[in-house]
Amino acid sequence: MARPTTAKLDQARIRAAALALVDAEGLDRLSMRRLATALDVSAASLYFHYATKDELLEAVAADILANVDTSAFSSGWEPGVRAWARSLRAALAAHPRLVPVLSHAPGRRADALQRADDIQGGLVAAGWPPREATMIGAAAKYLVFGAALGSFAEGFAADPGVYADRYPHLGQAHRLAARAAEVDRESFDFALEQLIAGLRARYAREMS
Amino acid sequence: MARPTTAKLDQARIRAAALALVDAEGLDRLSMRRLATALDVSAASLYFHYATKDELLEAVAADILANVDTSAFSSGWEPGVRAWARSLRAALAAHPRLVPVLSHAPGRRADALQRADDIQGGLVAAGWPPREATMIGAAAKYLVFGAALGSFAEGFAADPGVYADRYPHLGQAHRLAARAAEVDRESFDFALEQLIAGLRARYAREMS
DNA sequence: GCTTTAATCGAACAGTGTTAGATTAAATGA
DNA sequence: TCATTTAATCTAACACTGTTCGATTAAAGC
Repeated sequence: MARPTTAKLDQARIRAAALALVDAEGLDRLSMRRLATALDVSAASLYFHYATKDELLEAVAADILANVDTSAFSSGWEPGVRAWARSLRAALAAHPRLVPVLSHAPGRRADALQRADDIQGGLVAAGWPPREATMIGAAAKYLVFGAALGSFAEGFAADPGVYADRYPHLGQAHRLAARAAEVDRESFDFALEQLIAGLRARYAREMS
Repeated sequence: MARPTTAKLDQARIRAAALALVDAEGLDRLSMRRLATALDVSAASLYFHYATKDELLEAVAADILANVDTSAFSSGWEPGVRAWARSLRAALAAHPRLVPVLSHAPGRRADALQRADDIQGGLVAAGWPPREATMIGAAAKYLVFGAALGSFAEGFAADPGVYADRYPHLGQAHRLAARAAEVDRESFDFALEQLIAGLRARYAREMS
């Protein structure tokens, strides 16, 4: 083949195909050869556009996190935290099989730092001490990634018989499997609201 | 060699060596061949004791989660949640490089179900509705795994110059890298206490 | 038109999880 | 005690992985 008259590949096309493959078949089914086949190209060609598989995955991750929104901090720390956390969660939940990649040190890129700065700034401007502002940012992030990663509900079997005898308080647990996504979503919202409620009380007590 | 006069391997020895290798060099450096070398054995021999690498890792994970303690629910839901969450966090923080394995669907084993039943039972006994009890359990788990996984602080570079100009609110961020473990621990405790504070207020409002 | 650069390819390398089949020791049973 | 079965290891191989090398050919620049 050698060089084609019009380029068969570009970075955006590669990222899109990689994400589609991960979404459809899972992270462990993404190999450079399979990705190349999907793009009707040889595996080696991909290395002209991305130096390593890791670099490609980092770029895909950046795509997904690009739309995370921190603008609501202009309406106060509470709407800011809520909207940012939900926006981040939505980004992760849209591509659950990529979460392990997204959770791996997404801190050093320029836009990620910009968002961290927005968050820290929004909280400090509202009166939170810098140290606590950092902790609040971390806390919300923990919730989001924990919720996206663990998929709490899917750990339970769908067979009711498993629970009946031995685990009296898990009588309804078999329902969790079927509604995993919904349960995780509700639990995340619940957790975020309880966290914010705790922070609000602390704020009223010490920051006003 | 063929069959040795006294067995060179047993499951416990294999698990211990695998965990030591992961702790020392990281998850991606654990291969069956390297593990076999560390045990002075051929890779194929491991498959006599564990059917697959995944099964071995699951067993290692079970070891680590075996000591998680839910007994404090006998003193009430609040000490119960606090002690359980801290106990789980301690188990993960003791082997940070194994967290991706630990976070992957640790729900179907008998002891994990027993703990889930303890937690659900403890919360319901205290007066929480079953549905909210499930969400509380999920919420705490999210915090623990999020904190263990992301390592919020280590996402930041240690070089102060990175932040000075562009990110005015991150002036101290370079300190995070050096104190990553400490910051993550404090942020986790902070988050857990804020979550519990939110729950306590809700409990006082609706469950008493 | 010549040279350089861009973009692809096939073939190979070292490493991976895993399996098959041979080998030999221990345990079992007559 | 001896034959047979079972237990525990080995070497060799298979299909696959990420990645690199060198060849090949088209486009771009002078």
